[in-house]
Amino acid sequence: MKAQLIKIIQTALTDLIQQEKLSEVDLPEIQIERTKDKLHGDFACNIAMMLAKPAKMNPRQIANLLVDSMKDVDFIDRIDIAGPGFINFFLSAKSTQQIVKDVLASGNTFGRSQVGKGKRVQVEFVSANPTGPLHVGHGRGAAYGSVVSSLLMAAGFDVHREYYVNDAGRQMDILATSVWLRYLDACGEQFTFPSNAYKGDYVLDIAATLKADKGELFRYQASEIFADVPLDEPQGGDKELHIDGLTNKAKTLLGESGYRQLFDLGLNSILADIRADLADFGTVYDEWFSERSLMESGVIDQAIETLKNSKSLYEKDGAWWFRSTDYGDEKDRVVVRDNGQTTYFASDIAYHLNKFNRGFDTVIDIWGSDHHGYVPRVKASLEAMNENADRLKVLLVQFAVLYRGSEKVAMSTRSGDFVTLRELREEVGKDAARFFYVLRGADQHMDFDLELAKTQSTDNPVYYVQYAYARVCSVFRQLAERNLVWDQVQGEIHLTRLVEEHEQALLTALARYPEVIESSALNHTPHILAHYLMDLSRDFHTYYNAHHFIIDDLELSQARLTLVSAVKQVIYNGLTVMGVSTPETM
RNA sequence: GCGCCUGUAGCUCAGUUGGAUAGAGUACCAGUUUCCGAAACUGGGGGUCACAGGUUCGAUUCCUGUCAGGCGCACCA
Repeated sequence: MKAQLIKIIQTALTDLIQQEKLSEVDLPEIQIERTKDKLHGDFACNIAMMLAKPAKMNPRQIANLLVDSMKDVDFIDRIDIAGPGFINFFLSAKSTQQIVKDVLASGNTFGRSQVGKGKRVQVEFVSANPTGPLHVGHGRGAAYGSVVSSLLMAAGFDVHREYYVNDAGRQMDILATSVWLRYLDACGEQFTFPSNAYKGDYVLDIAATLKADKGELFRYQASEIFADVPLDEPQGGDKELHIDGLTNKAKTLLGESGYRQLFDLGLNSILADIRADLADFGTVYDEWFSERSLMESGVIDQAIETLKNSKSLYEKDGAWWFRSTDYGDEKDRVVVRDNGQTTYFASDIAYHLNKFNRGFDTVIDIWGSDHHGYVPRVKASLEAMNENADRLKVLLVQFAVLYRGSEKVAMSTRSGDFVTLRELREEVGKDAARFFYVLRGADQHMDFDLELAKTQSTDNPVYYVQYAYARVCSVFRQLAERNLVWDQVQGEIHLTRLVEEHEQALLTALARYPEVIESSALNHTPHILAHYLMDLSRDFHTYYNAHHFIIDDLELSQARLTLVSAVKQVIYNGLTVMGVSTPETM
């Protein structure tokens, strides 16, 4: 519709210039927008105001000329000029009613767009370290990432959803060590649990599994293990050196294969838990990409070689540094430590190079806002390897600050004091949790009150939308009980009977859906879809209270049932994109 | 100190990329069910869009500065 209006204005403009009624100027982009107020018609255009200065004419005068030279088209009833020079278009009843037929004809595919056709997009999100269960902080990234992915699919993109598994590195060593120590404790060894180890209950569960599987195979005497390990912090030592010392002990005492078994047990049980958790949350992935596989395939070394060849690395204090300052970063970054080990940053360079080499047109990373300082250096590394860094889009999600009532909730995976995503889901349900997370813009700080989400879950807007859907279903159940049927053909013929204000509001709301999907997808703003669904539901509830659908006037009744069916379809399509269920009864 | 994000109704937040009289939910007050589900609807009060300048036909939106809050500034991941 917008495109057609733009075309009409464009031809009117060029006609005027040819007739020399308007001086020849650089034509700005023609903008058509939906009006906020019904009095201003359905669509408005501000072109006259934009042309006023370059053409040196009064904007209302320009608007008059434009409207006069526009040709009559059947889908427009009337064109007004208002205010400082807005051109307001009033659509004909026939064209607004057409949307109902479009919705029903397209069904589940209504609203899908082709803007992304032929373009491959990779979306990487959550990617939490597998050192513990997901907590509510990860929930926002999971909900946001999966809805952004669904939106991009609805917009025609070929989407690849990926989780980057940090299955290498020190944090995982600490987890393995934590499991081992809990296992030793279960075997009856006496010692003080390190302050820096993972303390969550899930570690105890994994340790119990280990004991059940291996018996006392991995048991060593505490006195032997702790003998020459640096002291822990409470004993006046260093907690980092203490835990690292214990990890080294685990490696030497258990041997490579024993340690690997321990390590993998921890990794796999937690990863399995995360996968199941995300699946239950309605978040699915196309690929789980292992950091370890990256190391073993030699991609990291390759990336480092590439950087060395482009003279982007230099050696200082025994380490290799990347010249990220050349690309606007605040300081240079280490990629190979003086002990020869590559840094996490080196892995990330290689991972992004790998992503680019897989041929995606766009690579989207969804990160917590605490990683924002990381963006410049990753982009810098890509540029240094002669890649177009614009292909990488990093979307930052602000933290949800947890409250229990008015009290802030402290969260630490290490201490085990956190609210898991699973707990949240069990309390408020998948649908409410997803909707709640996605209701706010990603760059908006969010206050997440657990009490509110848990105890007042019926106040959650998701029920408002689901109820609208259930109500439509209920209408059709009622219809069947009265031995009546919905006749879509008759309904479509009599759509002209839909003249009530509430019906007009619903018709324009339905017509907006494809625009909402497209702009939500391209701008990565799922909250626009969430708000749209609430608006549409409100329009429906209002209509429902004002008018009856099952009435003696059969023509009007069929027309209304047809309209309401279209509403049901659009709510269904929208909630499906959001990964929220559509119960027929509640 | 530097960088990123934010500041809109009592509270939680929208505001369609610069448009017309700034909107929802919630809370509060007052109403609506012999009739398709009251998890709904109708009405009401509630605002210096943090503050000060600038850009222009026009600013909550863009620019600069100030104030306030969150986060980040490792040879950790």
